[in-house]
Amino acid sequence: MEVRRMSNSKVDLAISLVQELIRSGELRPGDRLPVEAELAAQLGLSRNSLREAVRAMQAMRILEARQGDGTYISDLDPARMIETLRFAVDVSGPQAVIWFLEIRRMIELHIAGIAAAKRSEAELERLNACHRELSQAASFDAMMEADTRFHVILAEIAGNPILTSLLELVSGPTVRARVWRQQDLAEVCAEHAQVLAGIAARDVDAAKHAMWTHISGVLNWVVAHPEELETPKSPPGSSI
Amino acid sequence: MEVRRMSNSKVDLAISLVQELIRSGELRPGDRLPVEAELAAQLGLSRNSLREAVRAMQAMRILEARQGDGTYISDLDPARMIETLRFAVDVSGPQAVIWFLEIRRMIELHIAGIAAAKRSEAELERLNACHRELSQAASFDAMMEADTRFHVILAEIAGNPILTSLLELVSGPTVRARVWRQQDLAEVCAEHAQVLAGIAARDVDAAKHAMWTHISGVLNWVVAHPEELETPKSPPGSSI
DNA sequence: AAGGAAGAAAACATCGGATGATTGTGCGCA
DNA sequence: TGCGCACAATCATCCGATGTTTTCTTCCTT
Repeated sequence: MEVRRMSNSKVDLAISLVQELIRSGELRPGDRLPVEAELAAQLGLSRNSLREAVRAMQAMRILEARQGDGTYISDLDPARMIETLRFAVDVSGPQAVIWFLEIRRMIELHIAGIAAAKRSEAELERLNACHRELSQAASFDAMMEADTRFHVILAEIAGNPILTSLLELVSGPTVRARVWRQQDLAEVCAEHAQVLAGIAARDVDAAKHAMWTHISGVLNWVVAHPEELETPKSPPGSSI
Repeated sequence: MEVRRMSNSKVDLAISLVQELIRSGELRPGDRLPVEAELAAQLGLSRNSLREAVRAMQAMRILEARQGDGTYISDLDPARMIETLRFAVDVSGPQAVIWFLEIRRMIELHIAGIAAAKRSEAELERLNACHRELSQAASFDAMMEADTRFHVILAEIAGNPILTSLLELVSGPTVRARVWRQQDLAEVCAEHAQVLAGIAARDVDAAKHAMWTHISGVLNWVVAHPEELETPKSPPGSSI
């Protein structure tokens, strides 16, 4: 499919102008923009076209529009902006899922290593408490929730919110694969225990190795079963 | 700043409906949507509101609208969709820059390790050729270009296009920091040579260690000089 | 004096209708 | 067969209006 060059439309120009004002520091997080009619006049386009520009920037989490109040610059938090990629991940095909899983594995090894090197006693206790909840999970859903929480705690210990957000993003396909794979509780617990042991012992290599094993299980399963990820949901009522 | 819940507007609903049709597989990359007036009627909103929805999805690289032709589902390539985060990275403050650099370092170590483990002779030769160009760079710009290309080649050897895209994304702040830092050619060459040696010798640890050194230089500089990244550009003509 | 309710004002959300600009297709001619 | 032109299709933009939601102001009650 040939990619066409984006036109120099008035709406795109308005988007660029607002973005440039943010880049230059003239507009800052939390600032309120002029009302639509005025902003449109200042940027040189109609109010409807301005609304298209604003809507695009809302989609990118740059602006927030509140009816009855006004339009504001968002907090421009990269971790939140990453969430806009959720759809991209959700619709990725089997090969992309594998790529996302590889990225996930890279991140998980990294944070396991950091946790092993730098964790506090309180942080270790949080992991242990989570591990206890995992071992007592009474359903697949509860197991998946405790599993996810374990990984989120690890990411928080690493202390990079953008990385935490990125991990959550790339974990989407993992959750889908695991629903299909139906790994049992005893196996998940054993894998987490190995990661925990490495972290408790401040053994970076052991923690990383255990995490590699934990994530590679589902990655290898996906590589072997790509068609399982192709199952479409039933279409909604309004078809085109 | 308090985050307000996104309203259930007609435009947001239309966005969700189209996304759901894509998720379900009823709409696929390259498919052409009905003309605006018809699509608006089918989704139950006015044409202007539909255009807002389409514009938002264009911003997210989900749709492509061509005047005189029609509106199409894009190729939904995650690597391309990641580019929409460019703005988020560009406007990130000093702390976020540090987080992005940490992520960059994580990725660079990962790909250096993969390159050392799996490179072909042809791929090693590509890296060597790039290194020769770096050593002969006649300006700072030429040096930065060759440096960037070295990293891109590494990412390509790793064979994960999404990771390549992600690396390019998080490399933005690095380029800004390096323009300020003004590292000299001899030093960059020496650091690349160490990475290359590890890769040539298929020594994963050596390659990773050398890459850690290479990236940590700029990361540590940024940590020590956060104010250098706060310099705003001069504002454009149209101020608000 | 403080809190709640009601109404007005502010501002976005949506609609309908029209014209302008661009792209693709089909036809005619060299 | 290739190129140019005209036309149709469709997005891009604008204008004007009404609807809906949020915030602010005023008044009343405790």
